[in-house]
Amino acid sequence: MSKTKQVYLSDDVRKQNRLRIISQFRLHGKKSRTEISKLADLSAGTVTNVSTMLLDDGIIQVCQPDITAQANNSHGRPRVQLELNPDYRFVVAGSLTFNSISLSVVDYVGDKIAAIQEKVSLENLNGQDVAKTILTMLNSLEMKVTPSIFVLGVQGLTNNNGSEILWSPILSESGLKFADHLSQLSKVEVIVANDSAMIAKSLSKDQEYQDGTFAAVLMSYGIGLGLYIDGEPFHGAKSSASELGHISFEGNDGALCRCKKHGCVEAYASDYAIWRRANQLDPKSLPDKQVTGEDIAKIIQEAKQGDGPAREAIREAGRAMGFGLAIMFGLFDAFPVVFVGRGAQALDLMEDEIRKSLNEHFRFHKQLDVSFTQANDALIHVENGSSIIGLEWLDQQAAFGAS
Amino acid sequence: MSKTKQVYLSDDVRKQNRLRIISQFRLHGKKSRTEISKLADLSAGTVTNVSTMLLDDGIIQVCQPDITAQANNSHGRPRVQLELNPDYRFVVAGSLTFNSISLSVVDYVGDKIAAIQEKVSLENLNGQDVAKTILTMLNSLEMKVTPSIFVLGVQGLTNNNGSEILWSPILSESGLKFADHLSQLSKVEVIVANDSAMIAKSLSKDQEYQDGTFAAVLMSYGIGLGLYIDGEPFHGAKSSASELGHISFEGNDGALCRCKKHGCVEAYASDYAIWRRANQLDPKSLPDKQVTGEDIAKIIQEAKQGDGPAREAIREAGRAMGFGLAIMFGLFDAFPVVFVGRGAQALDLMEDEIRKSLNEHFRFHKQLDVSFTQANDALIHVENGSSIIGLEWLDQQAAFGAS
DNA sequence: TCACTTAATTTAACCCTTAAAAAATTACAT
DNA sequence: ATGTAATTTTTTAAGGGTTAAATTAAGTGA
Repeated sequence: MSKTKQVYLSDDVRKQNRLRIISQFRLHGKKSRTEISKLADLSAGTVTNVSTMLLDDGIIQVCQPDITAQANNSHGRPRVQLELNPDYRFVVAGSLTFNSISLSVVDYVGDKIAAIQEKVSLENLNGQDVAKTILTMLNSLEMKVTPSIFVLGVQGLTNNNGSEILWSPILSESGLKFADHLSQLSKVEVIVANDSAMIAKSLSKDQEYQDGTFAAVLMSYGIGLGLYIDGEPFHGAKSSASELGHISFEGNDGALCRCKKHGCVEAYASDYAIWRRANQLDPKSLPDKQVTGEDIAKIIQEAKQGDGPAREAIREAGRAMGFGLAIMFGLFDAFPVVFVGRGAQALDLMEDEIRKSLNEHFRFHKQLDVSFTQANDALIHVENGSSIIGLEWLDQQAAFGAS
Repeated sequence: MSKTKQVYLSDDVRKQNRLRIISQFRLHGKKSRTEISKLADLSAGTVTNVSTMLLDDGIIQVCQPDITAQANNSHGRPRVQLELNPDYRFVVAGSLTFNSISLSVVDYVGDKIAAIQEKVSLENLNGQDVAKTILTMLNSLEMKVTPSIFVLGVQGLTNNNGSEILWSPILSESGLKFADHLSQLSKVEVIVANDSAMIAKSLSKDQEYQDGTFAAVLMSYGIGLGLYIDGEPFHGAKSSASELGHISFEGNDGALCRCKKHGCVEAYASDYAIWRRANQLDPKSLPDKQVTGEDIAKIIQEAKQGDGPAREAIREAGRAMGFGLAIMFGLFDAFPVVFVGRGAQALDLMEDEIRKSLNEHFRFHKQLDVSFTQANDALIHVENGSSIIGLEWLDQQAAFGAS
């Protein structure tokens, strides 16, 4: 009936409880056995048994006695704080954009212990080349540690298990398969993931979005969408993709989109679209230029001065975005939206138009009052989300893989 | 971390295995212990123990020896076929439409043992009245059995746990709360569910849709959408609703929709929209008439004769529907679609337009070749889906509720 | 030093599963 | 008719996991 194998062996129970306990350490950091017992709703005895195994396996370690903790509870046998062992395993979390590769090495508690970033133009490289470039970058860090998993955020469609990229605007046809090559060369698990999905994953750990239902909208070279519904990342039936950007906003005589159709939301709200309109270029042709954060910042400056092409470009972007959100909210219900990326810098200038357009197009006339916020550092969020995925994978291995 | 309580008690293991075994009986009907042991991947001993308990609890029963089964395997101790006890519990599955209430009493194996249908105009009744009407109808059947749960399919938005209707086009404001009244009057659990979601649930058991990803599109008094993604019913963050019907197909100067906006998909593809256009009425006003299946059939007849308003009405419906599907597929990936309801009778006349419009508006120019099929008897599917929900609820109770 | 407090470990009891042995029930050959 | 083989179901014994309770460990404070 259900696809996941049911738990019924006592062996499986033990594995579940290992994961349960590891998850508590991941969630709360340093904790004593007693605290874990309460948090995980397991008896003290079980926690003792499992932690002994986890200590033996090197998954957790005993903390150095902490002054503050000791002073806290005066009477009785003092608690022994345990924590995840940072050196247990390592994740390489990365982000591939159209002109750069960025990699971070993250230890088992989630601390970044090394990072490197390089300008690379991906679109002309094949899969083998991309894989080699990544490994060369990693070697140049001269680290003593061996990573156990790569997680790489990329713009484009990925399949649900993270094994391959189905389509990407920043990779050549032959470059799509770099994950295969990378895992062959490195002998290590490789997961590729949609960049917007990684941003959403990263934000999902923020206090602000703890109720677990929100959208991350990435406004840069295209419009990305990462959804969290009820604490779970949403993905399509077969692939990562939820394509907010290619919803048809204007008819076929609208502005030209990268996808070669006309009138998509992206053709109004992406960086190139905003830049195109602000510079009064032909909306029926695609600009050659790679729009940067500075370009957008300049447009925002101009728009703040008063009406003019720059202001109108941002208004138009807001209208398109509001339309896209209205349709999305119709299918998923309404929820908070976090805007990320270059274009998101213009959120305050855009917000009125977005809301107006959203309310105009949302079903049932019901006035919507969803929260819009803005997050900075899209790239950091992509890497952060990737490292979270990697750590989750390691936790699973730690819980189920061992004896 | 996860919201559902994890399994870790040995007690829970037994409950899980009870459900496992009950589910096999539900799925396959009569089965011997040996067969169940293989199907459920549990040892013969466990199956013996659990079945003994289930027999004691009256959840399953021993079948009358079956000739065919006996002749089957000649040697050895003959298998004893077991089956769900039809009289264990009963479900009332129903459907509420704008002008009728239809109820079926279903036994624990899923057989319909009684049914009643009445013309009732719901829109003027309050919650108490609706509840009373339902109970009166049920009483008039003079059955000896007491139902354990009501599951009722209704057009409109329901919340995810089935406890209330948030919005409905067929109920008055005060009528929305009839589920509360019904459960208070009957002292029995009441679940309200979206009609299209019930249709999808019903279809999900069909062989044809066993891979578990498809959409059911209900074309009648409005456009309903029921989604199955990966074998699981999809629902929004807070409510049932996935509103395919209120996606903006034409701009604000498009045809008038029941939701009072202009240009929605529903304003072109619902029964009243098709009828309005076929009769060359003003697209900016709503027709008073309640369109029936016969009305639609007549339009289809006319359309088959050749070009004219009827033919054009159906074309327009197809275009709007294709547009809606394109947007939905962008957010969810593409998958098979089953059309149900009055309007679905016109599927063969509409299909070309749907596909053309779909391919025109779907992202990435990729040519889509999803399957479109048509299912009849929307109402039967609603009731069937509801009874499935009810039986699933009973199975849970049978597995977890008992000692 | 000794009582008191709290944490962690150990123990004993219990539940569940499985594999293997035993019992039950039938077919078939002699 | 009777014994043997075949097959299903039940019973039994072993093993692993959990929990509550008892015990041990390790401090505080008078």
